[in-house]
Amino acid sequence: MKLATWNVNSLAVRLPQMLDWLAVQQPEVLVLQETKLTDDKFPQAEITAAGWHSVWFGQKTYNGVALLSRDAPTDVVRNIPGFADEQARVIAATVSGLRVIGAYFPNGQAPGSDKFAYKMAWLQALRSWVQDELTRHPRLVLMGDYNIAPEDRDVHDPVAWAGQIHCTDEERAHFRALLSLGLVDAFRLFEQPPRIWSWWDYRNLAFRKNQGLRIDHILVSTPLQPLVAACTVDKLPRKNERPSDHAPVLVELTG
DNA sequence: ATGTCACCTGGTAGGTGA
Repeated sequence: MKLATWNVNSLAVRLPQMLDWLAVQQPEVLVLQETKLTDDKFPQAEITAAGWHSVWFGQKTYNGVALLSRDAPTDVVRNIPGFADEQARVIAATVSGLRVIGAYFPNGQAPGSDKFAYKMAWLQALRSWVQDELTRHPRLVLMGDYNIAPEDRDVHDPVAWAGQIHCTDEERAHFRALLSLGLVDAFRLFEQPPRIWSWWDYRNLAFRKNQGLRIDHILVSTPLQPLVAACTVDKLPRKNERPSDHAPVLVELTG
């Protein structure tokens, strides 16, 4: 079965291409970030008509997440329990025998900023909660827009990006701390071609020049690791006429 | 190349966030 994550940068704008993409890829689960929709505006009817269940958690203008699935989701959780947050960034559910967490990690803006401090606090809260979730759900997938490039090989120009947002030591330490809970980066389980990114800035012809970052990730718990058959970035939707700045990332699980 | 996009407010441009 296929699981996927995609920062759509406004589901209102991207709904037609998301439905096209669902029809082609037929994932068991798709988590979305930056839906930018209040809950009353979520396009449940269209998604249901296409054949997917959906649960969602949004707000006006910013953030917003959703989880689409072929099978009905249960035990839905919105945001990080115990972490008071006005921003809609997390949706989790049990589906097809997996605990799936979809997350839109804070951007952080710039090291030293208030938004960076919020990102650090959010990451700490996420880590504690995921650690807890793993005790209840050994078969767990944590995927979404992490807004962290884990290593220099995930950055088109590591020199220019050194110490910049997405690439700071603090963010990368948090990423490694998530791995240390018993998660593995599905993308790095395989030999990959160089210069694979999941995000390209809209500016500066970045996509045409393939100047991007790998900041969208799928982490699977160690019991799932033997089932991971592939992990890829699908660049095709980034070539659409009105693309999101992110491409979807997919993982294929056997069994 | 300061090269974009989406959304808001408050209007038909400017600010914010990414």
